[in-house]
Amino acid sequence: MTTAKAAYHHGDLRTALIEAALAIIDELGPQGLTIRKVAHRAGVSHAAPYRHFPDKDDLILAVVERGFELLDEEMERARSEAGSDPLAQFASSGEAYLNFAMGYPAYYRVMFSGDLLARKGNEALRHTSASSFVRMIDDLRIAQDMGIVRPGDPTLQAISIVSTVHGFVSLANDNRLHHLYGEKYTDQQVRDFVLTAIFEGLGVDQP
Amino acid sequence: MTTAKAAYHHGDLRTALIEAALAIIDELGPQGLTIRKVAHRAGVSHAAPYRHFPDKDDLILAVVERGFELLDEEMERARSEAGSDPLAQFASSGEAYLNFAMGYPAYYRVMFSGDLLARKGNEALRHTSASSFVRMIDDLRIAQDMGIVRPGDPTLQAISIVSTVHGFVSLANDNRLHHLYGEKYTDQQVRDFVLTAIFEGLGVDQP
DNA sequence: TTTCGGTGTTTACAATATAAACATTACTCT
DNA sequence: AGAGTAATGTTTATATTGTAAACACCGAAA
Repeated sequence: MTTAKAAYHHGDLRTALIEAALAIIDELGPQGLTIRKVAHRAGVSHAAPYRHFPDKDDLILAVVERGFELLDEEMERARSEAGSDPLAQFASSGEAYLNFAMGYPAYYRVMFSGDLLARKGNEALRHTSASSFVRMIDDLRIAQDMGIVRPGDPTLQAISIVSTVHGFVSLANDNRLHHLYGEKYTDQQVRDFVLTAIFEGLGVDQP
Repeated sequence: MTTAKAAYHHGDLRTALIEAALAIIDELGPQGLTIRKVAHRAGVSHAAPYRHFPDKDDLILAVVERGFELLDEEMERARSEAGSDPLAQFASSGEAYLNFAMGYPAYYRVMFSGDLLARKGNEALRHTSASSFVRMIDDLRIAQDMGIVRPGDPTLQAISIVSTVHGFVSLANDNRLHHLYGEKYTDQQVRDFVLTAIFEGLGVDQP
Protein backbone atom coordinates (compact mmCIF):
# COMPACT_ATOMS: atom_id res chain seq x y z
CA MET A 1 0.00 0.00 0.00
CA THR A 2 0.93 3.59 0.40
CA THR A 3 1.81 2.99 3.98
CA ALA A 4 5.26 3.91 5.20
CA LYS A 5 7.93 1.30 5.28
CA ALA A 6 9.55 0.63 8.63
CA ALA A 7 12.39 2.84 9.78
CA TYR A 8 15.66 2.16 8.01
CA HIS A 9 18.39 4.65 7.64
CA HIS A 10 16.30 7.72 7.69
CA GLY A 11 13.33 6.67 9.67
CA ASP A 12 10.52 7.14 7.25
CA LEU A 13 11.87 8.88 4.24
CA ARG A 14 8.94 8.21 1.98
CA THR A 15 6.58 10.12 4.22
CA ALA A 16 9.16 12.81 4.87
CA LEU A 17 9.57 13.32 1.15
CA ILE A 18 5.86 13.68 0.62
CA GLU A 19 5.65 16.22 3.37
CA ALA A 20 8.64 18.15 2.12
CA ALA A 21 7.14 18.21 -1.35
CA LEU A 22 3.89 19.43 0.06
CA ALA A 23 5.59 22.28 1.88
CA ILE A 24 7.53 23.31 -1.19
CA ILE A 25 4.44 23.32 -3.35
CA ASP A 26 2.76 25.48 -0.77
CA GLU A 27 5.65 27.93 -0.67
CA LEU A 28 6.87 28.00 -4.24
CA GLY A 29 4.07 26.52 -6.29
CA PRO A 30 4.17 23.36 -8.38
CA GLN A 31 6.79 24.81 -10.70
CA GLY A 32 9.12 25.41 -7.80
CA LEU A 33 9.14 21.76 -6.90
CA THR A 34 12.37 19.95 -7.75
CA ILE A 35 13.46 16.54 -6.62
CA ARG A 36 16.65 18.04 -5.34
CA LYS A 37 14.91 20.59 -3.16
CA VAL A 38 12.68 17.91 -1.76
CA ALA A 39 15.65 15.71 -0.98
CA HIS A 40 17.55 18.55 0.62
CA ARG A 41 14.59 19.49 2.75
CA ALA A 42 14.30 15.93 3.95
CA GLY A 43 18.00 15.94 4.70
CA VAL A 44 19.09 13.33 2.20
CA SER A 45 21.14 13.30 -0.97
CA HIS A 46 19.52 14.35 -4.20
CA ALA A 47 19.21 10.84 -5.52
CA ALA A 48 17.71 9.28 -2.43
CA PRO A 49 14.11 9.94 -3.49
CA TYR A 50 14.61 7.51 -6.35
CA ARG A 51 14.63 4.66 -3.85
CA HIS A 52 11.02 5.50 -3.08
CA PHE A 53 9.60 6.92 -6.27
CA PRO A 54 10.38 5.87 -9.83
CA ASP A 55 10.35 9.46 -10.99
CA LYS A 56 9.24 12.95 -10.17
CA ASP A 57 5.72 12.45 -11.43
CA ASP A 58 5.24 9.55 -9.08
CA LEU A 59 6.35 11.60 -6.15
CA ILE A 60 3.83 14.27 -7.05
CA LEU A 61 1.22 11.60 -7.51
CA ALA A 62 1.84 10.46 -3.96
CA VAL A 63 1.44 14.03 -2.78
CA VAL A 64 -1.84 14.25 -4.63
CA GLU A 65 -3.03 11.00 -3.15
CA ARG A 66 -2.22 12.30 0.31
CA GLY A 67 -4.09 15.48 -0.53
CA PHE A 68 -7.24 13.61 -1.35
CA GLU A 69 -6.94 11.71 1.89
CA LEU A 70 -6.69 14.95 3.81
CA LEU A 71 -9.61 16.43 1.93
CA ASP A 72 -11.76 13.41 2.59
CA GLU A 73 -10.87 13.55 6.26
CA GLU A 74 -11.86 17.19 6.48
CA MET A 75 -15.13 16.51 4.78
CA GLU A 76 -15.90 13.55 6.98
CA ARG A 77 -15.16 15.56 10.07
CA ALA A 78 -17.42 18.37 8.96
CA ARG A 79 -20.13 15.92 8.13
CA SER A 80 -19.94 14.22 11.48
CA GLU A 81 -20.26 17.56 13.24
CA ALA A 82 -23.34 18.53 11.28
CA GLY A 83 -26.04 16.59 13.06
CA SER A 84 -28.31 14.10 11.38
CA ASP A 85 -30.03 16.10 8.66
CA PRO A 86 -28.63 14.83 5.34
CA LEU A 87 -28.91 18.24 3.79
CA ALA A 88 -27.01 19.82 6.66
CA GLN A 89 -24.33 17.16 6.35
CA PHE A 90 -24.16 17.81 2.67
CA ALA A 91 -23.82 21.55 3.20
CA SER A 92 -21.28 21.16 5.93
CA SER A 93 -19.00 18.82 4.00
CA GLY A 94 -19.31 21.10 1.00
CA GLU A 95 -18.13 23.99 3.07
CA ALA A 96 -15.19 21.92 4.24
CA TYR A 97 -14.35 21.30 0.62
CA LEU A 98 -14.35 25.00 -0.15
CA ASN A 99 -12.24 25.77 2.88
CA PHE A 100 -9.68 23.20 1.90
CA ALA A 101 -9.57 24.23 -1.74
CA MET A 102 -9.29 27.92 -0.98
CA GLY A 103 -7.01 27.47 2.01
CA TYR A 104 -4.34 25.62 0.03
CA PRO A 105 -4.67 26.89 -3.52
CA ALA A 106 -1.36 25.52 -4.80
CA TYR A 107 -2.06 22.16 -3.30
CA TYR A 108 -5.54 22.05 -4.73
CA ARG A 109 -4.15 22.93 -8.14
CA VAL A 110 -1.72 20.06 -8.07
CA MET A 111 -4.42 17.68 -6.94
CA PHE A 112 -6.43 18.61 -9.98
CA SER A 113 -3.57 18.96 -12.39
CA GLY A 114 -4.97 17.58 -15.59
CA ASP A 115 -1.53 17.80 -17.08
CA LEU A 116 -0.11 15.35 -14.59
CA LEU A 117 -3.11 13.10 -14.98
CA ALA A 118 -2.75 13.11 -18.73
CA ARG A 119 0.80 11.84 -18.39
CA LYS A 120 0.51 9.45 -15.48
CA GLY A 121 -3.18 8.79 -15.69
CA ASN A 122 -3.50 6.64 -12.69
CA GLU A 123 -6.89 5.06 -12.61
CA ALA A 124 -6.86 4.85 -8.85
CA LEU A 125 -6.21 8.54 -8.62
CA ARG A 126 -9.10 9.38 -10.86
CA HIS A 127 -11.35 7.55 -8.50
CA THR A 128 -9.86 9.19 -5.49
CA SER A 129 -12.33 11.32 -3.67
CA ALA A 130 -15.00 9.18 -5.25
CA SER A 131 -16.04 8.35 -1.73
CA SER A 132 -17.06 11.96 -1.22
CA PHE A 133 -19.08 11.85 -4.40
CA VAL A 134 -20.84 8.71 -3.30
CA ARG A 135 -21.60 10.30 0.03
CA MET A 136 -23.08 13.26 -1.72
CA ILE A 137 -25.22 11.12 -3.96
CA ASP A 138 -26.52 9.29 -0.92
CA ASP A 139 -27.39 12.57 0.76
CA LEU A 140 -29.26 13.71 -2.29
CA ARG A 141 -31.17 10.48 -2.60
CA ILE A 142 -32.23 10.57 1.04
CA ALA A 143 -33.23 14.19 0.77
CA GLN A 144 -35.25 13.36 -2.31
CA ASP A 145 -37.04 10.60 -0.46
CA MET A 146 -37.82 13.10 2.25
CA GLY A 147 -39.26 15.31 -0.43
CA ILE A 148 -36.92 18.23 0.20
CA VAL A 149 -34.86 17.92 -2.94
CA ARG A 150 -36.15 18.10 -6.46
CA PRO A 151 -36.47 14.65 -8.11
CA GLY A 152 -34.06 13.48 -10.77
CA ASP A 153 -31.04 11.25 -10.97
CA PRO A 154 -28.91 12.26 -7.99
CA THR A 155 -25.78 11.25 -9.84
CA LEU A 156 -26.43 13.89 -12.44
CA GLN A 157 -27.32 16.42 -9.81
CA ALA A 158 -24.08 15.65 -8.05
CA ILE A 159 -22.06 16.06 -11.22
CA SER A 160 -23.58 19.43 -11.78
CA ILE A 161 -22.84 20.50 -8.24
CA VAL A 162 -19.30 19.23 -8.30
CA SER A 163 -18.74 21.10 -11.55
CA THR A 164 -19.96 24.33 -10.09
CA VAL A 165 -17.93 24.02 -6.93
CA HIS A 166 -14.75 22.95 -8.67
CA GLY A 167 -15.12 25.63 -11.28
CA PHE A 168 -15.77 28.28 -8.72
CA VAL A 169 -12.81 27.49 -6.50
CA SER A 170 -10.53 27.10 -9.49
CA LEU A 171 -11.47 30.46 -10.91
CA ALA A 172 -11.50 32.16 -7.54
CA ASN A 173 -8.11 30.73 -6.57
CA ASP A 174 -6.67 32.05 -9.78
CA ASN A 175 -8.19 35.41 -9.04
CA ARG A 176 -10.16 35.28 -12.23
CA LEU A 177 -13.47 36.33 -10.79
CA HIS A 178 -12.72 39.33 -8.68
CA HIS A 179 -12.55 41.82 -11.50
CA LEU A 180 -16.03 40.72 -12.55
CA TYR A 181 -17.67 41.97 -9.41
CA GLY A 182 -15.06 44.46 -8.22
CA GLU A 183 -16.10 46.32 -5.11
CA LYS A 184 -19.75 45.51 -5.52
CA TYR A 185 -19.55 42.44 -3.34
CA THR A 186 -17.12 40.87 -0.94
CA ASP A 187 -15.54 37.57 -1.85
CA GLN A 188 -17.60 35.95 0.85
CA GLN A 189 -20.82 37.32 -0.58
CA VAL A 190 -20.02 35.90 -3.99
CA ARG A 191 -19.10 32.58 -2.50
CA ASP A 192 -22.37 32.51 -0.61
CA PHE A 193 -24.29 33.43 -3.71
CA VAL A 194 -22.86 30.54 -5.66
CA LEU A 195 -23.70 28.14 -2.86
CA THR A 196 -27.20 29.52 -2.68
CA ALA A 197 -27.59 29.03 -6.39
CA ILE A 198 -26.62 25.39 -5.94
CA PHE A 199 -29.26 24.91 -3.29
CA GLU A 200 -31.81 26.68 -5.43
CA GLY A 201 -30.94 24.29 -8.20
CA LEU A 202 -31.88 21.48 -5.89
CA GLY A 203 -35.14 23.18 -5.11
CA VAL A 204 -34.41 23.81 -1.44
CA ASP A 205 -33.81 26.85 0.69
CA GLN A 206 -30.28 26.98 2.02
CA PRO A 207 -30.12 25.39 5.49
CA MET B 1 0.30 45.68 -29.03
CA THR B 2 0.69 42.01 -29.50
CA THR B 3 0.61 42.44 -33.22
CA ALA B 4 3.33 40.84 -35.31
CA LYS B 5 6.36 42.82 -36.24
CA ALA B 6 7.08 43.22 -39.93
CA ALA B 7 9.07 40.57 -41.74
CA TYR B 8 12.76 40.56 -40.90
CA HIS B 9 15.01 37.61 -41.26
CA HIS B 10 12.47 34.95 -40.70
CA GLY B 11 9.38 36.63 -41.87
CA ASP B 12 7.30 36.66 -38.77
CA LEU B 13 9.04 34.58 -36.18
CA ARG B 14 6.99 35.75 -33.26
CA THR B 15 3.81 34.41 -34.76
CA ALA B 16 5.54 31.29 -36.02
CA LEU B 17 6.81 30.58 -32.52
CA ILE B 18 3.38 30.96 -31.01
CA GLU B 19 1.94 28.60 -33.56
CA ALA B 20 4.72 26.08 -33.10
CA ALA B 21 4.20 26.20 -29.36
CA LEU B 22 0.51 25.71 -29.84
CA ALA B 23 1.05 22.64 -31.98
CA ILE B 24 3.49 21.14 -29.50
CA ILE B 25 1.14 21.68 -26.61
CA ASP B 26 -1.56 19.98 -28.58
CA GLU B 27 0.65 17.02 -29.40
CA LEU B 28 2.73 16.59 -26.28
CA GLY B 29 0.92 18.52 -23.59
CA PRO B 30 2.21 21.54 -21.69
CA GLN B 31 5.00 19.52 -20.11
CA GLY B 32 6.32 18.56 -23.50
CA LEU B 33 6.84 22.15 -24.47
CA THR B 34 10.47 23.26 -24.55
CA ILE B 35 11.89 26.42 -26.00
CA ARG B 36 14.25 24.34 -28.06
CA LYS B 37 11.52 22.28 -29.64
CA VAL B 38 9.59 25.39 -30.44
CA ALA B 39 12.64 26.98 -32.02
CA HIS B 40 13.45 23.88 -34.01
CA ARG B 41 9.91 23.62 -35.25
CA ALA B 42 10.03 27.19 -36.40
CA GLY B 43 13.34 26.49 -38.11
CA VAL B 44 15.54 28.77 -36.03
CA SER B 45 18.31 28.27 -33.52
CA HIS B 46 17.44 27.44 -29.95
CA ALA B 47 18.18 30.90 -28.66
CA ALA B 48 16.24 32.82 -31.28
CA PRO B 49 12.99 32.84 -29.30
CA TYR B 50 14.69 35.03 -26.72
CA ARG B 51 14.64 37.88 -29.19
CA HIS B 52 10.87 37.81 -29.00
CA PHE B 53 10.05 36.63 -25.51
CA PRO B 54 11.93 37.39 -22.30
CA ASP B 55 11.50 33.83 -21.11
CA LYS B 56 9.54 30.66 -21.53
CA ASP B 57 6.64 31.81 -19.39
CA ASP B 58 6.16 34.82 -21.59
CA LEU B 59 6.03 32.66 -24.67
CA ILE B 60 3.36 30.54 -23.07
CA LEU B 61 1.56 33.66 -22.01
CA ALA B 62 1.44 34.76 -25.63
CA VAL B 63 0.04 31.39 -26.58
CA VAL B 64 -2.62 31.77 -23.93
CA GLU B 65 -3.46 35.24 -25.12
CA ARG B 66 -3.88 33.92 -28.63
CA GLY B 67 -6.07 31.15 -27.26
CA PHE B 68 -8.45 33.61 -25.70
CA GLU B 69 -8.61 35.50 -28.94
CA LEU B 70 -9.54 32.33 -30.78
CA LEU B 71 -12.10 31.43 -28.16
CA ASP B 72 -13.69 34.85 -28.33
CA GLU B 73 -13.83 34.63 -32.10
CA GLU B 74 -15.56 31.26 -31.95
CA MET B 75 -18.08 32.55 -29.48
CA GLU B 76 -18.75 35.67 -31.48
CA ARG B 77 -19.27 33.64 -34.61
CA ALA B 78 -21.69 31.29 -32.88
CA ARG B 79 -23.53 34.22 -31.45
CA SER B 80 -23.90 35.95 -34.77
CA GLU B 81 -25.33 32.79 -36.28
CA ALA B 82 -27.92 32.42 -33.57
CA GLY B 83 -30.53 34.92 -34.63
CA SER B 84 -31.74 37.76 -32.47
CA ASP B 85 -33.06 36.09 -29.35
CA PRO B 86 -30.61 36.96 -26.55
CA LEU B 87 -31.15 33.63 -24.88
CA ALA B 88 -30.44 31.77 -28.11
CA GLN B 89 -27.29 33.82 -28.57
CA PHE B 90 -26.30 33.05 -25.05
CA ALA B 91 -26.88 29.33 -25.55
CA SER B 92 -25.10 29.29 -28.86
CA SER B 93 -21.99 31.04 -27.66
CA GLY B 94 -21.97 28.81 -24.61
CA GLU B 95 -21.96 25.78 -26.84
CA ALA B 96 -19.08 27.25 -28.80
CA TYR B 97 -17.22 27.59 -25.53
CA LEU B 98 -17.78 23.95 -24.70
CA ASN B 99 -16.73 22.85 -28.15
CA PHE B 100 -13.54 24.81 -27.94
CA ALA B 101 -12.69 23.67 -24.44
CA MET B 102 -13.38 20.03 -25.13
CA GLY B 103 -11.92 20.09 -28.62
CA TYR B 104 -8.50 21.29 -27.47
CA PRO B 105 -8.13 20.01 -23.94
CA ALA B 106 -4.39 20.64 -23.61
CA TYR B 107 -4.78 24.12 -24.95
CA TYR B 108 -7.66 24.90 -22.65
CA ARG B 109 -5.64 23.65 -19.71
CA VAL B 110 -2.79 25.98 -20.49
CA MET B 111 -5.15 28.88 -20.93
CA PHE B 112 -6.43 28.30 -17.44
CA SER B 113 -3.18 27.31 -15.86
CA GLY B 114 -3.37 28.85 -12.45
CA ASP B 115 0.22 27.89 -11.91
CA LEU B 116 1.40 30.07 -14.75
CA LEU B 117 -0.86 32.87 -13.66
CA ALA B 118 0.44 32.68 -10.12
CA ARG B 119 3.97 33.22 -11.42
CA LYS B 120 3.40 35.70 -14.20
CA GLY B 121 0.12 37.10 -13.05
CA ASN B 122 -0.53 39.36 -15.92
CA GLU B 123 -3.43 41.59 -15.16
CA ALA B 124 -4.34 41.88 -18.80
CA LEU B 125 -4.55 38.14 -19.08
CA ARG B 126 -6.85 37.85 -16.14
CA HIS B 127 -9.21 40.18 -17.89
CA THR B 128 -8.93 38.34 -21.14
CA SER B 129 -12.17 36.83 -22.19
CA ALA B 130 -13.84 39.42 -20.03
CA SER B 131 -15.57 40.54 -23.18
CA SER B 132 -17.39 37.22 -23.31
CA PHE B 133 -18.44 37.68 -19.73
CA VAL B 134 -19.74 41.11 -20.40
CA ARG B 135 -21.67 39.80 -23.38
CA MET B 136 -23.20 37.16 -21.23
CA ILE B 137 -24.20 39.61 -18.56
CA ASP B 138 -25.85 41.76 -21.21
CA ASP B 139 -27.78 38.78 -22.51
CA LEU B 140 -28.98 37.96 -19.04
CA ARG B 141 -30.05 41.51 -18.34
CA ILE B 142 -31.99 41.73 -21.57
CA ALA B 143 -33.63 38.38 -20.96
CA GLN B 144 -34.55 39.53 -17.49
CA ASP B 145 -36.18 42.64 -18.87
CA MET B 146 -38.12 40.42 -21.22
CA GLY B 147 -39.24 38.47 -18.19
CA ILE B 148 -37.78 35.16 -19.34
CA VAL B 149 -34.96 34.96 -16.85
CA ARG B 150 -35.28 34.95 -13.10
CA PRO B 151 -34.46 38.34 -11.53
CA GLY B 152 -31.24 38.90 -9.63
CA ASP B 153 -27.89 40.50 -10.27
CA PRO B 154 -26.88 39.14 -13.68
CA THR B 155 -23.23 39.45 -12.74
CA LEU B 156 -23.70 36.93 -9.98
CA GLN B 157 -25.73 34.71 -12.23
CA ALA B 158 -22.98 34.85 -14.80
CA ILE B 159 -20.33 33.96 -12.24
CA SER B 160 -22.30 30.95 -11.21
CA ILE B 161 -22.75 29.85 -14.80
CA VAL B 162 -19.13 30.37 -15.69
CA SER B 163 -18.13 28.35 -12.65
CA THR B 164 -20.33 25.46 -13.66
CA VAL B 165 -19.18 25.44 -17.23
CA HIS B 166 -15.50 25.79 -16.42
CA GLY B 167 -15.71 23.17 -13.73
CA PHE B 168 -17.53 20.78 -15.96
CA VAL B 169 -15.16 21.00 -18.90
CA SER B 170 -12.14 20.85 -16.62
CA LEU B 171 -13.34 17.71 -14.91
CA ALA B 172 -14.60 16.14 -18.12
CA ASN B 173 -11.37 16.89 -19.96
CA ASP B 174 -9.43 15.20 -17.21
CA ASN B 175 -11.75 12.25 -17.43
CA ARG B 176 -12.73 12.68 -13.84
CA LEU B 177 -16.45 12.38 -14.34
CA HIS B 178 -16.91 9.34 -16.50
CA HIS B 179 -16.51 6.79 -13.75
CA LEU B 180 -19.29 8.55 -11.84
CA TYR B 181 -21.92 7.74 -14.41
CA GLY B 182 -20.28 4.80 -16.19
CA GLU B 183 -22.44 3.30 -18.87
CA LYS B 184 -25.62 4.80 -17.54
CA TYR B 185 -25.37 7.85 -19.77
CA THR B 186 -23.39 8.95 -22.76
CA ASP B 187 -20.98 11.84 -22.39
CA GLN B 188 -23.30 13.90 -24.51
CA GLN B 189 -26.25 13.19 -22.24
CA VAL B 190 -24.31 14.31 -19.21
CA ARG B 191 -23.16 17.43 -20.98
CA ASP B 192 -26.74 18.20 -21.95
CA PHE B 193 -27.93 17.60 -18.45
CA VAL B 194 -25.47 20.09 -17.01
CA LEU B 195 -26.51 22.68 -19.56
CA THR B 196 -30.16 22.04 -18.79
CA ALA B 197 -29.44 22.51 -15.12
CA ILE B 198 -27.90 25.88 -15.90
CA PHE B 199 -30.98 26.97 -17.77
CA GLU B 200 -33.20 25.69 -15.01
CA GLY B 201 -31.17 27.78 -12.63
CA LEU B 202 -32.09 30.79 -14.69
CA GLY B 203 -35.72 29.81 -14.53
CA VAL B 204 -36.11 29.15 -18.26
CA ASP B 205 -36.73 26.11 -20.40
CA GLN B 206 -33.77 25.31 -22.59
CA PRO B 207 -34.21 26.94 -26.02
C1' DT C 1 28.46 -14.35 12.21
C1' DT C 2 27.67 -14.15 7.48
C1' DT C 3 24.94 -12.67 3.84
C1' DC C 4 21.68 -10.17 1.39
C1' DG C 5 18.09 -6.97 0.20
C1' DG C 6 16.75 -2.44 1.17
C1' DT C 7 18.30 2.22 1.60
C1' DG C 8 21.27 6.10 1.01
C1' DT C 9 25.47 8.43 -1.45
C1' DT C 10 28.58 9.77 -5.12
C1' DT C 11 29.51 10.39 -9.60
C1' DA C 12 28.21 11.06 -14.16
C1' DC C 13 25.43 12.56 -18.04
C1' DA C 14 22.00 14.58 -21.02
C1' DA C 15 18.40 18.02 -21.60
C1' DT C 16 17.09 22.37 -20.76
C1' DA C 17 16.63 27.52 -19.73
C1' DT C 18 19.07 31.32 -20.28
C1' DA C 19 23.01 34.70 -20.67
C1' DA C 20 26.80 36.72 -23.52
C1' DA C 21 29.33 37.58 -27.43
C1' DC C 22 29.16 37.67 -32.11
C1' DA C 23 27.07 38.00 -37.02
C1' DT C 24 23.88 39.58 -40.27
C1' DT C 25 20.33 42.08 -42.26
C1' DA C 26 16.86 45.70 -42.92
C1' DC C 27 15.60 50.28 -42.38
C1' DT C 28 16.85 55.30 -41.71
C1' DC C 29 19.21 59.34 -42.61
C1' DT C 30 21.98 61.74 -45.45
C1' DA D 1 23.21 55.18 -53.16
C1' DG D 2 25.94 54.41 -48.96
C1' DA D 3 26.93 54.46 -43.95
C1' DG D 4 25.25 53.68 -39.52
C1' DT D 5 22.35 51.54 -36.28
C1' DA D 6 18.96 48.79 -34.25
C1' DA D 7 16.61 44.53 -34.80
C1' DT D 8 17.08 39.81 -35.44
C1' DG D 9 19.40 35.45 -35.53
C1' DT D 10 23.52 32.23 -34.21
C1' DT D 11 27.14 30.25 -31.41
C1' DT D 12 29.07 29.33 -27.30
C1' DA D 13 28.92 28.81 -22.48
C1' DT D 14 26.91 27.92 -17.85
C1' DA D 15 23.91 26.49 -14.09
C1' DT D 16 19.98 23.67 -12.89
C1' DT D 17 17.74 19.65 -13.12
C1' DG D 18 16.07 14.72 -13.77
C1' DT D 19 17.82 10.44 -13.75
C1' DA D 20 21.01 6.37 -14.32
C1' DA D 21 24.99 3.64 -12.45
C1' DA D 22 28.22 2.20 -9.31
C1' DC D 23 29.24 2.07 -4.77
C1' DA D 24 28.53 1.92 0.55
C1' DC D 25 26.12 0.94 4.67
C1' DC D 26 22.98 -1.31 7.74
C1' DG D 27 19.54 -4.26 9.75
C1' DA D 28 17.36 -8.68 9.58
C1' DA D 29 17.30 -13.52 8.33
C1' DA D 30 20.04 -17.62 7.97
